[in-house]
Amino acid sequence: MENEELKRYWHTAAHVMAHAVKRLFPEARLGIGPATEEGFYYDFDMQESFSPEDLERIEKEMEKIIAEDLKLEKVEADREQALNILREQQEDYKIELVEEMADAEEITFYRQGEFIDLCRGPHMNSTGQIKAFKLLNIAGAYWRGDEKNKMLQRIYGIAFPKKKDLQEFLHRREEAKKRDHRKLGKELDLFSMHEEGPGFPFLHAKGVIVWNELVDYWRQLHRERGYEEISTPIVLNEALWHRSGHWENYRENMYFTEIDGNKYAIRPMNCPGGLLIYKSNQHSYREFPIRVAEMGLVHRHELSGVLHGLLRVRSFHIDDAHIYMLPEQIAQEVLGVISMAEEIYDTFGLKYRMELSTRPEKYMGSIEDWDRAEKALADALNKKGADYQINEGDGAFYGPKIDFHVQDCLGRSWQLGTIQLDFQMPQRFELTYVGPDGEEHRPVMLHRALFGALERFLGIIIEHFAGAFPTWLAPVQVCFIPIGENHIQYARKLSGELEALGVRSEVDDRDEKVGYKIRQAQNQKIPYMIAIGDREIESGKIALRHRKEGELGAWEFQDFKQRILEEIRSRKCEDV
RNA sequence: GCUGACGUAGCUCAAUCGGUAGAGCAGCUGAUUUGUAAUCAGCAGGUUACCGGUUCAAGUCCGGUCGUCAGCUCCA
Repeated sequence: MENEELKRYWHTAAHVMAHAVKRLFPEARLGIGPATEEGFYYDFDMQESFSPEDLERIEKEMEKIIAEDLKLEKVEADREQALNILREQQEDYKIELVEEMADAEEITFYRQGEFIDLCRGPHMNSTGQIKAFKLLNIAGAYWRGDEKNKMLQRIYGIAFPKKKDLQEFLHRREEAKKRDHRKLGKELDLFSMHEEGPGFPFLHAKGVIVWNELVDYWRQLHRERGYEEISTPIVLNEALWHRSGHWENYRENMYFTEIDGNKYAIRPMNCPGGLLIYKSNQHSYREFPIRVAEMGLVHRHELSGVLHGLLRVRSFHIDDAHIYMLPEQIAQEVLGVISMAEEIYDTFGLKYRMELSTRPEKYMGSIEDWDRAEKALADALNKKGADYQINEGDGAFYGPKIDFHVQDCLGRSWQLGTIQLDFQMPQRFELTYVGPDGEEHRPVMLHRALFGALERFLGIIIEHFAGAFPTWLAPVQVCFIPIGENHIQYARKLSGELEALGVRSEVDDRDEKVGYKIRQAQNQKIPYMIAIGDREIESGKIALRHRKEGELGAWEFQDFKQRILEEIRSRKCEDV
């Protein structure tokens, strides 16, 4: 079924659900009930809250409505008629919608049996066309998405023309759950969260191995691309944040503290500290572009309800960089950053798309500067010939930005990298450089991140690889499995040889059967397992097993060393 | 922050109407010396998130706090 048709299907399913709810709970008032990217929902306003048992009752009633095979009839109405119908039904939310419609706008209702609903359509012909459906969950949602409004109850559901499709959908959901980085993080001993620090992740030893590999890779890439690396403090005097504009624009997300009676802030962004370094020296146009990177730890007060494993936290490391340059260097530098982002995402086999976000309501500086900055970013994207989407009003308060969005295994989209052009900070901090004319000028500044937040990136790749990291990232790369007691020493010798080459290797010398050790190594997603018994000691070969490819037979140890070293060196990424 | 649900051993879960908190896995000890996804036995493990209340008696009922989960809003 085509996307448009599927949405029509889901929209009709939403009407069937609303119909069922009105039959069971006549006092419920309707909000809106559209199709989404994956399914549908309908919002209801009702005194009591729906329980899971209610969902079952609603599902049963939906079955009835479907069995009745009611025709969906389009009913046109003028404004007065529409309001009359809605007033009679006391559908206050719908009345609000009609009242806001432009005069010229056509008003339509859809009727199925005794149920009639203000709706633009289109719909399926009859309720009987809905074959397989399921109500998934109940959640609160603000009327019109505004937290100042009343919270309604939203019921989510999914529907398909074939039972098989529904089963597949539910199966996919189960599989996605198995990949949840919070679950895998526990099972693989990568990280944990604790009540003592909600939103502040604890990385365990194995998590730190992955982390350090990511950072090593990041450093190498930045060296190659002409960046220098700095490190600046986490706690800085509040005055700095007044000057940067964060106090004014970002205060509600910041943590504050006091030292010797003076006010300090814990940084929510890295840039002001970096600017102080820039200002501690004179600069010449000849140095430009100056590319300065910092893996900077920031803290932000996020609402408690949004915290989510490593994907949404209150303290995280931004793989930040600031580029100081001449206005005419903007396009070239932006293109450089885009190409760097491509290289990184390709390394992990991640798909991404770009978005350009423009001036928000809360902004600093002049409109002319903003127009100039927005044009510069758009020019770079066009020069690249990139496909991109525009998000009006979604920019940072100091400048417009290009964002990189990556899709995870659940189909959720995450903002990772970002490129933000900034004419404001250089002014606020009075940054200068000496031009060819011997005069002082103001540089242009660009903020950018590629991983975005390293914590979030780690969470995403845990799910993306389902915990089976590429060998270069795997906390344990090789596990030796001695068959019996007599083979432990030899296994240790070989393992030591690998460790000497920088390979992370272990020997499972526990008194357990081979099958048990294999199972454990598989569950830990260790890329290579090597069984060592009498045969191997006699022949000098190893019995190799790969977590995905299974048994690889007898290998010369030398050949295996070459294989794994090459795999690590090239940061090979298996299919996921 | 808001709405709703949930919180029992390291993990996954059980405990009927309010009546002595249990099991599997993991851990420890012992036996076993193992050839490609779980060897057997024994032992230990708990202030049932926390605080308060009702009751002869609370994991269970009530109130509060904290946290988690599904969303909303917000965001790297």
